[in-house]
Amino acid sequence: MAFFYLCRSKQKQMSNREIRVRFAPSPTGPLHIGGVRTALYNYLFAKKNGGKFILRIEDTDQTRFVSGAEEYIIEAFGWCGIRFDEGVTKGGKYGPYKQSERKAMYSEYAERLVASGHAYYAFDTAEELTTQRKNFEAEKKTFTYNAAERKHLKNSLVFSKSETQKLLQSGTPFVVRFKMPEDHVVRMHDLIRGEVIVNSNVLDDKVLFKSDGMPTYHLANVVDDHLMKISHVIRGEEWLPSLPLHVLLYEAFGWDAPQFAHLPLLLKPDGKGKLSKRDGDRLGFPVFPLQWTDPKTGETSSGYRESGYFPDAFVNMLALLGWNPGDEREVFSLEEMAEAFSIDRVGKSGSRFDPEKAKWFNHQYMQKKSNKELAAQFLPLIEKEGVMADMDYVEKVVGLVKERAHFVHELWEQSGFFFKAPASFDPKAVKKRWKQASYDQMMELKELLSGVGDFSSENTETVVKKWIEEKEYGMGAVMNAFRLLMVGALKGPHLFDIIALLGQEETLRRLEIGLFELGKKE
RNA sequence: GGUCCGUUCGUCUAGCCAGGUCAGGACGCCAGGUUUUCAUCCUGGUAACACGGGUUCAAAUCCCGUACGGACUACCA
Repeated sequence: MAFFYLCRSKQKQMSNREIRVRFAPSPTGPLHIGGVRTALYNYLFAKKNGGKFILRIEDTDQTRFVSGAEEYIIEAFGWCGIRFDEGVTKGGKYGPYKQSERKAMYSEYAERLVASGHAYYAFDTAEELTTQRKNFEAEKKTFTYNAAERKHLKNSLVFSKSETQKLLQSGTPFVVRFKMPEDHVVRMHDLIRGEVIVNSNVLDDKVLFKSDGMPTYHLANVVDDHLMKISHVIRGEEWLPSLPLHVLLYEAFGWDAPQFAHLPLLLKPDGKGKLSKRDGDRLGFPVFPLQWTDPKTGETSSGYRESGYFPDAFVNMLALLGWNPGDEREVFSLEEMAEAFSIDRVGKSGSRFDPEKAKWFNHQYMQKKSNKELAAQFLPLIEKEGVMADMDYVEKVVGLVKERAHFVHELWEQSGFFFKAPASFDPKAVKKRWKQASYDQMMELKELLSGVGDFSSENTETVVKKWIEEKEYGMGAVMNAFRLLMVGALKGPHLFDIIALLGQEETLRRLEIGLFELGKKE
């Protein structure tokens, strides 16, 4: 009965509360694909449930600030097509959305916790604590600022009220620490992992408010999520160990906690550990959505955008790393994914990224794109090769060759011969296909094609094949030699489609050039 | 070391919560087919329940243990 009631009340609470989720990166560098995926799941969850998706910048650590990082993050989401409903640059009624701009309010919340006995002032310096840790380590023990140790340290729990007041008023640097309750069983519910239970004795008195006047992540995150009315916190698994602290903080404030979901990590493909920013390019594929140049070292890491991935293919691939729709669909748009998304179809274990599958996705998307769109992206590459091409012509070329390419940048390799007559002939192909009879046959073919009025693919194919049959030439021998003269190699689409596009004049010209270049083989 | 989390083909995964299917799909790889060539494409194949106990008529599925992997263990997020 009690269980039933619990379920019902939870249901009710869920349906009444507006769904609001946030992605809260700290601007310490470029966002890697794991971060993008976390944001994507938040976005999908919000869209699916008709909620709001918020971008909050967590810049409470001024020492780790990296210039350009915030702009990078915003640009990356723009490229991915992930749109925010509220946040930095976007605004909203719960702003400001950058924690450094909210600085003034956090101390009040820290004080509130001290006043209610849930937190206390600590005056130990960083150096003193380091020494403590070393001493403990020497005895093979681990120093923890907890109930057992705090009574031997410098804090308002051991000092008298007046002593504490004096220290505070004299401007002695201090931090505010959470007073972790003793022997308290913390029960938490995670949307992905279910029940997680931990005893508070293994937890420590985390710093909530730093001596530089800024809150730590733990305080800022709880205060802001509450103030911004966040309903679900969907974040990386690396936060799971601090979940008890966060839950206890909500309790201490007397606030309703949001629901939590801790996402499995994206793993390094070469085995060990979670993917990190430092993996840069050493893995042989980008770990960042956009190219990034470190402002300090000048070191550049490649991005998916610059590597030629389509944003929709990239996002699609990423979404399927840890989530699946429950049916066998793999290729779908952001809208379709949002429609299909649900937290309980997110897996529990970490995933390794597969570069081969990423390429396959891009190929799939490439086939779905219109020839016009691809041609527009291809045009600059053609111009780089020194060719001025007509858009209609490029579109037709793209239509013929796109199925054999994974990326737009592979298009030139597949279709260069449509724009430039072969400058050389692949020696292997010449050896294999330019035989004794080839010269005379191509001579005849030239004659034949110069007399054709309708140069459509269908018609030239009929005419040429009929001629080959009548003369009893080998189909393979003639066609390959012909291809060699048109393309310069034994590759490319249907040959009659090629010459139809090239046109009669160019076809004859290439035959002539080829005959001259390769000559008669004795 | 301590705490927590995890473990199905090489990779991404379905199946697990409500035990009973030859453990399904995709990428990759291999073979065959289509093609005048290369690629695409089509067909087929390859390959997995970490291990050990227990519960049960029956376990990938429930329970316990072991191993392995991972995260966390800062006045970083």
